[in-house]
Amino acid sequence: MQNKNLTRREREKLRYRRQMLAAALELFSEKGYHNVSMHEIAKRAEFAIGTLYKFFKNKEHLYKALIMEKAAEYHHTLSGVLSREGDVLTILKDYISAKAGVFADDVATLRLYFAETRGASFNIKSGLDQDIRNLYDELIEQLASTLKKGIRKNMLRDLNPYYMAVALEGITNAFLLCWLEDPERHSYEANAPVIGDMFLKGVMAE
Amino acid sequence: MQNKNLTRREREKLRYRRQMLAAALELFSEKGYHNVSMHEIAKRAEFAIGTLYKFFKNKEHLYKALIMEKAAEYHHTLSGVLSREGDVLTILKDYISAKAGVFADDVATLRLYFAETRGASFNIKSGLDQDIRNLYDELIEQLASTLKKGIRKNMLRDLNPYYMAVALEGITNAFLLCWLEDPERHSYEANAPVIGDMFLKGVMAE
Amino acid sequence: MQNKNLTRREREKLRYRRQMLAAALELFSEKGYHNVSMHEIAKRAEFAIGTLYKFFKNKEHLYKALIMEKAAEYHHTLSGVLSREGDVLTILKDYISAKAGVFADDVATLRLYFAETRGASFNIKSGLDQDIRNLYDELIEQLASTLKKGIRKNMLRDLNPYYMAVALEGITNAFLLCWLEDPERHSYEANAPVIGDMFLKGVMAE
Amino acid sequence: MQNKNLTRREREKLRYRRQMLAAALELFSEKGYHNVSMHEIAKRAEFAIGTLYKFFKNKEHLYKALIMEKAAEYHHTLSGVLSREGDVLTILKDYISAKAGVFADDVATLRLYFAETRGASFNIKSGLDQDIRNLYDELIEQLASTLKKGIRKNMLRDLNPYYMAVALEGITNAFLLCWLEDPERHSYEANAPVIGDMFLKGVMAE
DNA sequence: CATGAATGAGGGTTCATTCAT
DNA sequence: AATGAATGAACCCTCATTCAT
Repeated sequence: MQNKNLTRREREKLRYRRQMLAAALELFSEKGYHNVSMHEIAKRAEFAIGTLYKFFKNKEHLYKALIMEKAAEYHHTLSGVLSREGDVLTILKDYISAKAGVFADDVATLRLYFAETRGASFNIKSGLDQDIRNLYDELIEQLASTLKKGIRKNMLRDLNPYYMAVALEGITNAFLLCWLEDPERHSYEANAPVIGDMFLKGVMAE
Repeated sequence: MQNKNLTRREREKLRYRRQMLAAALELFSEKGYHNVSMHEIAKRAEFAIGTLYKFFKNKEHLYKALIMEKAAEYHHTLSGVLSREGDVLTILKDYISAKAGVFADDVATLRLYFAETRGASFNIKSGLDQDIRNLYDELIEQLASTLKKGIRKNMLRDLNPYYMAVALEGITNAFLLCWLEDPERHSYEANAPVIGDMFLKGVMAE
Repeated sequence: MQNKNLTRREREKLRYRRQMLAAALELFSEKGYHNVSMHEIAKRAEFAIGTLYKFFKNKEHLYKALIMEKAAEYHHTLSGVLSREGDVLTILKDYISAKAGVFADDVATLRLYFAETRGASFNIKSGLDQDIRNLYDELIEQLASTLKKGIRKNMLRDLNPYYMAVALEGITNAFLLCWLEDPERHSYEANAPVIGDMFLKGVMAE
Repeated sequence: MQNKNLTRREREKLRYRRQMLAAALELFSEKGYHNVSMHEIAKRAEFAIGTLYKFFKNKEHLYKALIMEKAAEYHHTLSGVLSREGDVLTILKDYISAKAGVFADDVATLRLYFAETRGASFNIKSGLDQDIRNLYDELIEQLASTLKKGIRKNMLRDLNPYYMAVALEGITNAFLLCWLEDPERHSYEANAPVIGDMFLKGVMAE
């Protein structure tokens, strides 16, 4: 889609960029931002260090590009689920499943996602923080507005929808974390129904 | 209390140590482990760098001491609440409130706590990770065993108690995070009842 | 000679390396391993500290490279003299002269050589020690085997050839040391015949 | 002898001083000047660091005191042998034996002695060097003058007596070094006759 | 345009020395 | 007089970044 109307040169550059970001994702996820050097990333991506700097102004920009790209993907997918027409309860269940799917085959991203959304990355240099947070808040708001619809239709209890959204995020993330730590024992996907059940029972109108 | 039976020298050393840890906590919480230098900590604590190293073998040990001390406090308080006699529902509500209290006047610690328990710190050098994780897991198990009691008494639904505990942690942490980001708007304490209500409604037997 | 078949880049690297080693030799010889900092070496060699570390993994490796390179040269030259065909007495006299030649225009190396072979360097960090000692022992053995030949031919007294070698080394080194301390007064080269005479008279068969 | 006419206080101080020097000797000999800290010495000597500094102005002075004290002992003993009346050959043989005796039960000192006389200590800060060297040169001169007497009596060949002394020192030191490195294999004492024989055969008149 | 050699600021840590008790 | 807590200069080394080729 985005590759349309691009010269060969431009397509190649895009491929390079993706390779670099992929290498960076692997390394950051394995060892954390500060334990990865630019040389290491360049080597893993099979480019010269200078080339890496042609694509990304500095380490921070590279990191930010990586995070933002992944966040956009994540946001786009889940946002899609939430904007579907239909029964609120179905949408919520789908949302929970979709969240599983997003990370199912991308543990590396999940790790980074937690580092960022948990505020644990301690403003790798600030500035970055806000942009993701905005994206994340947008999603929460969208979730809240879905829940509000459910309240209006008397399908959900009349609680603060924003806080309900926060609670849902909290539960799903907690389970994702379980899965991240011990994928064998705690399958997020297998537990998605349990999560949905617990949450929905807590917020559904009688 | 703990200062009883100590010589003046020893009491002073304890005070110094606390000052150093306090300075370190502030800085680590503001900027993250890797963005804080030992010189910086020494300066903030108003000691010479050598003195800092007299108290802590190296940066990692300092960090570990800080985390473990705070974790032990946290663990001790919440563990105390969970081991009270009495109605399961009351205990759970108390637990949620207590969790608020623990961090109420210590945002810095909360930030560190998240960095660590979320696994986002990418094992600052391993070793540390496991110790806190153990402490944390212990608490989860204790919470799970409280929930199990509730199930046995038919006060709670017959769901996997470990996952119920995970869910509760997820919700409470999500709210703490809200508060951390914008303490004015989202008071965790004020919302503790909402949290409890949502969670309990989701897990209570009819 | 060794620069054949090398790219310009490679030849330059070799030149850089030599400059660094030369600077290090000067400094180590003047002040000793522990009184020379890597910054000092870098400065004297007119490179940035980082560049120094590109060429040598750390201070110890730099030192070891320096010592081993010089030791190999020294060993190679003297070993060459000892493996010549011909009269044992001539070989020994040549050996004594050659030893003079090796150090004639390289006082710095001589100083380092003594520091190492005299065991006085107190294994700068071990590992190094053994490698030079091995090289040195090899030479002594070769010298001993030359002396053994002399004994077999009844040109030398039937004494333990290893100890004869030790004695010869002791005498020559003592004179080198004299020269090292006061090159004007005690020319090792001028005294080589005296040394040879004294030693040979002591070990020659009648 | 030196303890005569001293107050109890003074005698005690002397004892302290000796303990400190003994600890320092052990450590310096084991690990070398730069790998021993003042704290380590204080600890081994069982004094507070401040007390150590009361007795020795700084690390260098402590080292110098140690070296000079040992050198004086060494010098005194050997000087005694050389100033005996009697046959030159006997004196020389006695000298060689005495040199063995001096170090026989004090390997630590021997190690230090080599570090210093070999110039390998690289002027731990200069200044020190000269004082020992002077003491050492004095001994060489005394040895040379003994040899001169032998020449005058036509017992020794008419060679430069200073260089003969240098040669003798070279041989004996080489054997001491052998012994230092592998005391089992190379007994200096057992080889003293061999050394004497080789040297004397080389310098004796026919 | 890609490359990677060169740079040097800055971080963690040690240890000789001082001085209040 | 003896102590040892406190100090901070200086060391080794890493790594983000630049720029000549």
